[in-house]
Amino acid sequence: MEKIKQKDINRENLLNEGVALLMQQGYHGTGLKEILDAVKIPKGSFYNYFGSKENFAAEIISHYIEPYLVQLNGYLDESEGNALAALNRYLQEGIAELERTKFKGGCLLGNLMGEVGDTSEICRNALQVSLNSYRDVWEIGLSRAQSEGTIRSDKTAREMADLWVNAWQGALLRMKIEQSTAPLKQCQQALLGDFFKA
Amino acid sequence: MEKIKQKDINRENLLNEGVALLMQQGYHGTGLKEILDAVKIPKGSFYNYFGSKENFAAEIISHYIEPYLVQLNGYLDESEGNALAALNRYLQEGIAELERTKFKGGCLLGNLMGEVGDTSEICRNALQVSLNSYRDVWEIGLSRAQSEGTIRSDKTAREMADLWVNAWQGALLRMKIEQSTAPLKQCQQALLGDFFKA
DNA sequence: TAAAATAATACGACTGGTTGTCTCATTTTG
DNA sequence: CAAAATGAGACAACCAGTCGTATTATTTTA
Repeated sequence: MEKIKQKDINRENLLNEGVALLMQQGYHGTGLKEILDAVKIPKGSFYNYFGSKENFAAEIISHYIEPYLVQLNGYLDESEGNALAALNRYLQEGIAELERTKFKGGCLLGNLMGEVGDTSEICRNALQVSLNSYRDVWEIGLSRAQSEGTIRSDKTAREMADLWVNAWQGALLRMKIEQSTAPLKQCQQALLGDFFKA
Repeated sequence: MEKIKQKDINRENLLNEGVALLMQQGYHGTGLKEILDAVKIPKGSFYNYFGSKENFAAEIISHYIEPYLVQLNGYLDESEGNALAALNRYLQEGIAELERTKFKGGCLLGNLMGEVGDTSEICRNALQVSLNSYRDVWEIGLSRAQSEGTIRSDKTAREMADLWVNAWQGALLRMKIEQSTAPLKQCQQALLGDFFKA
């Protein structure tokens, strides 16, 4: 039985459109109707798939982060022997993409942490899980770079990964209001190119 | 003529309540009525004071950051000879306050950068100005610490101030979803206590 | 200075539109 | 046939913003 269910297609479409719209307009700034119209799915179906807008948002959060985890893991797996180079390549690719989309949106996690991080328990949880798993991948990458001698070892990889994620989130916010990827490049250079260097 | 106009009192009350509510619920998550009811001011008056919700939000942003600038400048002025200690004391006070308020809200600038940073031009501008002036005060403090020999001088104070502001914004977001000031303390220790040290 | 004219502010009911949620008859599916 | 999925619409609550009128200040005139 390898039948592709329409329900799953619809769910996927809704999640994709949800990611795109929530990223640009935020949770409260995006109405369900807007998403529903975009993928041509009636409200009744929506409430059959997801129980509420809040649950939907929580699923969107997990759906959003997954490709980033896959991509970063991919870069790390490919480049044997130079994890630091893989991290930098991953960032370069991300920055290029943000320039292509004219800095719109930024990071959905960062935006939603600020907007609903302390009003929706469900979303808070999803955000926590997603952000931690993203941090974990960075920790692995930095740890590998440490054993390769390109990253300093007097600080734990975990500490640096946390600092990195924080600074990157801040840089993404500043990118949005400065309409420029300069904050991102500066952040990358300051940490990966300087402070974290062996 | 030192008459205190009711209009100015009302404006001030609206801005204060606006800061409090926007910080917790965000821009789209907070209705004007909610603010108006809290300070008992009718709709018509509001639109007489501010032209729109968007303009109001932009004024809220400037109104929000001012006390922080004053406070940090105050700490820097007082502690002659040890700017780094002043920065740390300022942070300690801020962290204590956030613990008192149970991590609610975080930083209004960070939250609004994410939510309306690329949808409202007026707010984007206000955010940019406010964040830059905050960064500037940090630059002054770090620069003073450099000449006092407590902060490394192989990086510019401006670079470190930018990195600091970014990392701090990220740490505030993570505080919200982890419901703990641990990310803040970790951030303070990692940068002021380690990477920035002379 | 007193009266009249003008301007500024205060007010809240109201508008048109949108929100998230839910109901229910119909269709599809196992 | 029974259960699940679908789709269109109903619903009350809420939204930002408007408008005509009432009140208060300020300025002009005599």
